[in-house]
Amino acid sequence: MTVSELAKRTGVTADTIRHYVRTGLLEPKRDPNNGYKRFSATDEHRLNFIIQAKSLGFSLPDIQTIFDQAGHGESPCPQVREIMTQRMQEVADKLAQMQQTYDTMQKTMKRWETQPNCIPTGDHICHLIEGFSEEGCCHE
Amino acid sequence: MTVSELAKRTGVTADTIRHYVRTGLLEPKRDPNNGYKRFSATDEHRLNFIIQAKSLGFSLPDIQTIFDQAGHGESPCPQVREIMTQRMQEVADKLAQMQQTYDTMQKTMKRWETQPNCIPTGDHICHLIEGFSEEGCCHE
DNA sequence: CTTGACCTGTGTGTAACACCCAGCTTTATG
DNA sequence: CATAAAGCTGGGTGTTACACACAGGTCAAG
Repeated sequence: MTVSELAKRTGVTADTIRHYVRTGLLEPKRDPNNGYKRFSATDEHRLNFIIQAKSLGFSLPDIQTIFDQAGHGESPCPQVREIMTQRMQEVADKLAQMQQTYDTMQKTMKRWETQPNCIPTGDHICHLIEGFSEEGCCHE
Repeated sequence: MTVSELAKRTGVTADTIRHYVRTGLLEPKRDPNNGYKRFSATDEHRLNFIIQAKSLGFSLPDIQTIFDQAGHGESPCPQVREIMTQRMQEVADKLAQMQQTYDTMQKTMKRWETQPNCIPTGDHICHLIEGFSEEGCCHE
């Protein structure tokens, strides 16, 4: 299988696969004639594993860790559980932070509806952003 | 003001300020003796603007665009409104996606509670991740 | 004047790809 | 069979917003 064939079969872009190869997550054989990457069924399985793990919130380094662990013949499951716990906390944190940003954006947009545009002076750049508590604007 | 002084006054790290200087968002004078960055009150004002805008969801390139526009003597407000609309949509999309990831993670963790660890074979890497529909595990 | 603590600029690393582009392959055609 | 058009390839670089590392400069204390 070439890069693009594998891409079609798995639904990811060829660039994504190339990226995984570059970072060592996939290690396809090389065609001696032209240096092209040649993927086996095992490679396809590995790629599907990567896609699955990613959808569960694992990072690529996480997945590499899992591969390393499994390559040693040891069970990666304890690591998997541990990493998942960490990642869940991180996702929860980011989620809360993004939600707050979103709320701020919404409030701000609403306030802006009643505010005119302004012309920059030496003192300020954009009242919409700077003048959170101001009432009027420089340019009526 | 030196980098670290400005950092203390504004609450960001010195590295962050250095980053803004490198990307052209801030353009401090240089001390002729040692090449150190020297920040004026105007620079501090610009930095506070950057911090404010960032908290509203603007990217650094967005902020650069606003500066450029204001530098021309034109009102950056129309751009600001337009960019904010875009960014809000993006944040909303990411938020929904992250929420879904989080839900999946939670469900998965719950299922894992009842599943044992496994030993990797040639066929699979980690049943926890691969065997979404499976009942048992290779290693009882 | 020297020792140590602190500070500086620049170079590089991070996550996860997307984009670019010269050149090789494959396919269609004459 | 030759060739031209179309498609694919690998590797280099760009993206976002910084954090970290490190050699060397600076400053106060002794």
